[in-house]
Amino acid sequence: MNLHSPKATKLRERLREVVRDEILAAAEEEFAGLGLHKARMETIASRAGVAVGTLYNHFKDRDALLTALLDDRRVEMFDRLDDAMRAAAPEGFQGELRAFFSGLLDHFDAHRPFLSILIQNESSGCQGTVTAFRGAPSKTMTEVAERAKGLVKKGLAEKVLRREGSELFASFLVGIVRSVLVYQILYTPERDVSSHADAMVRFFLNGATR
Amino acid sequence: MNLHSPKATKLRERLREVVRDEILAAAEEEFAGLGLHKARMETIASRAGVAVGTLYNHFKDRDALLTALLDDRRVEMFDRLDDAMRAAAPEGFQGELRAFFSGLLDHFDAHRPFLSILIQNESSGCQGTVTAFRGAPSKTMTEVAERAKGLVKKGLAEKVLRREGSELFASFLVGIVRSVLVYQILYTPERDVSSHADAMVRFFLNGATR
Amino acid sequence: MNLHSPKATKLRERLREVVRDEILAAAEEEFAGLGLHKARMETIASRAGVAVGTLYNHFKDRDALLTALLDDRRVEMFDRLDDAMRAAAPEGFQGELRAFFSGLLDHFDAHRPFLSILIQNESSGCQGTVTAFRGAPSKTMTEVAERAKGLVKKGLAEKVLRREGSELFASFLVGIVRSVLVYQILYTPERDVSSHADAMVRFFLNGATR
Amino acid sequence: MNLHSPKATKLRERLREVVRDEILAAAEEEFAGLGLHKARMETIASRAGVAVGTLYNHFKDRDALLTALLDDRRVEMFDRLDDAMRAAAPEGFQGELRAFFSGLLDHFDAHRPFLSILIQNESSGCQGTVTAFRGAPSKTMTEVAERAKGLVKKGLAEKVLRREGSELFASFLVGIVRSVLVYQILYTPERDVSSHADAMVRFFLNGATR
DNA sequence: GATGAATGAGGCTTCATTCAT
DNA sequence: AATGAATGAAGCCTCATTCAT
Repeated sequence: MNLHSPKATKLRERLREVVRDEILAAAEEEFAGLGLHKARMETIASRAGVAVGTLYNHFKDRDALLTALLDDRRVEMFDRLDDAMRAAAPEGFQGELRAFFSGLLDHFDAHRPFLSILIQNESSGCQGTVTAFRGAPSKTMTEVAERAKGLVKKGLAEKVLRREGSELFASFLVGIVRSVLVYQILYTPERDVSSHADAMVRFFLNGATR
Repeated sequence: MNLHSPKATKLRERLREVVRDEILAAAEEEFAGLGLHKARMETIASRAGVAVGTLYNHFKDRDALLTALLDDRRVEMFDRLDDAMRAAAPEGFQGELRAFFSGLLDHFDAHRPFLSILIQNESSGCQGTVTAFRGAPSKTMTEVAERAKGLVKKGLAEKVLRREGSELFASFLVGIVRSVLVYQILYTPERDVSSHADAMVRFFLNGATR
Repeated sequence: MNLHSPKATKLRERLREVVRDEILAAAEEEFAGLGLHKARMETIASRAGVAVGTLYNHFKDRDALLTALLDDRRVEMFDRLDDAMRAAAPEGFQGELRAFFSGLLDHFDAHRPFLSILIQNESSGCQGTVTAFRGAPSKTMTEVAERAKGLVKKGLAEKVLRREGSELFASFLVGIVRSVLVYQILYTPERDVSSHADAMVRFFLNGATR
Repeated sequence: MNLHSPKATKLRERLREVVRDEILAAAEEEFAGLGLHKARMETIASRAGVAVGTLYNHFKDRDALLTALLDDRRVEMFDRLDDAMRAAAPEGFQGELRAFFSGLLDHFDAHRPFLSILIQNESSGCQGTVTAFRGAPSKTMTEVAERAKGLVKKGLAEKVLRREGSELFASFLVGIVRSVLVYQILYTPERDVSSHADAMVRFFLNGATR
């Protein structure tokens, strides 16, 4: 077989992709299980069934691997979340708000390892050279915050939300989601997270109206 | 001079305490500045103006130092917070709620390094053997959650809060505080944090009433 | 070249073995030269011509390295000693006794560094958690004692040795060997140790007969 | 009271002596219990009920403390041993030999911690800068060897011992004692050690006669 | 003399990264 | 491209010794 044919090239690319995904999955387990700091490259490699060197054939360094993992998962998450919110848009603000809450809760409940990594990474800037708290928040949190801001803007435009004190509403949205996620994980590991969405909608709407 | 006299012993204890406090202060800067992981014992020592060995005369190891720091600051914080809430108790639930919000905001605004450490440590289980996300939340967060639960209980007893969906109210309280703290730190580093307290009270009360 | 082929794997194993042996040899020099305590990992590494980290790729820690060294040399020694004693068995008790003495003397004379380590380790329990004198004697000494017991048993069975006081004979055998070894090393570093074997046989046989 | 009077001076000297003895006793326990290397100055101090600094008021450094301990115990031991041998001298070589064996066995059985230290120190040169095996044997062992040589000389003079092979006899004496001591300690911790003396005398005499 | 906190050189171990095969 | 042994900088911790009180 000609290893330089377009077909063979594609095959190779696909194989490369398979290895990459395997590594990312292994890294997800490891980072979530041991923490951002204690996670070891060698363990990730053996979880993925490859040699350490292979990790470096796919990712520049430890940091690039973590970043790629977070990016990969983040893109997937927002693709779904945005779809859900778009689908709920016709129902108006309240529908979109509910889609926001239940979208996040569902996703994180289904991807706890990712959530675990995210929370560690949230504002610790543990990526690469640690920059402590001042460090930029993770892209995922930033994007969540953006959606929250968008929602609030829409709520204000629709006059569902009051103007006074509204500069904190986006923060409240994020805080509410985060707290329920943590509550859920710590105290009711079994329950379906999305069941809380209605309570959250009610609380936020009451809080931010009138 | 006789160093066996009770007086001399007390003097020694006081000197010891001074060094200990100096170390804790240095550790606070270092952990907050470089992050839980990158913080180095040697740097802490030199920040404190002592030799490395001295750190180990006061704390068993790196981990014990971090734990002592967190414990120390936490105790101080809750002493003040509880005083403030107790003082506000006569004003009823709303007063106590306001004391809760502004107490936390004030303290954390005044002790950003501590907050920084706390947030990194919140659920990363970096204390001792890392236990990742499943790891118990930090004592500080646990105690905050306890106050929140107490408040909700009181609010329910006073019939200021509604019963339906109230199992999430404590989480909401925590989430609201946290989100404002983060908001504050990221976007308005100058402003006096407590100025937000009233907005938070209003939001929560509206959200959790009726 | 394909390093996954069985051939390449074997090659790797062989290379690994070479490095391991080099490290053990370096450790032997170092432990013998500086003593069990003063021996430094870094020096062992540089004697072996590898980096420190490499020591830890082959042995869990300093202690495991020392243990592996002792085990390795011990196995080699007893393989030879047992061969020699087996070969001498047809000559009866006296022949085997002579093989025992000269086997030990020869080996230790040829491997003074090992002997040096052994004597330091004999009952200092320096292996792992130090257990001081009560600590088990080293495996090597235990195995020497076993051979001694076997010999005495055989001598009794052949009625070459008397029964009275025979419970100490095995100890005497060990003591005699040890004392000659020390004597040899301290006072006649040049002389061929095995030349003493006949004197030892005569002394022991006279002592333990009639 | 005049603190400079001869009386007061003597009192002070006596007090000093008491502290010194206490320290030596503590050091004996510690060195025997943890081993020559793991023994710590601070533990010795607290065992002795004094502060670390006090150790250094009495002994130049760790090494001087160990040396003083060994010297102290050694002098005591040889005083007794020499008395016993002198007392047995009239009984001729055999009597003196028995006194040698039982003197050593008795003393070491009564002072196992000292024995423990001695055996570790025997030829490891662990004192001060370690000199490994080539290191001089401990003074105690040297003195034991001297008595052994003296005995052999006397036995030869009395024609109780044969000349042939006699250059090893002194070593044998030492080896026999050592092995019985070890045997005793490892296997029969209860039994009175001196009970073996007769068996040793018989063995040695048979071995070294004719 | 006694005290015990401070000192800091020294040694072990870890683990991200490299590179020859 | 995969492999995995080698590398070595970096950091934690120990403990004999000092010295101000």
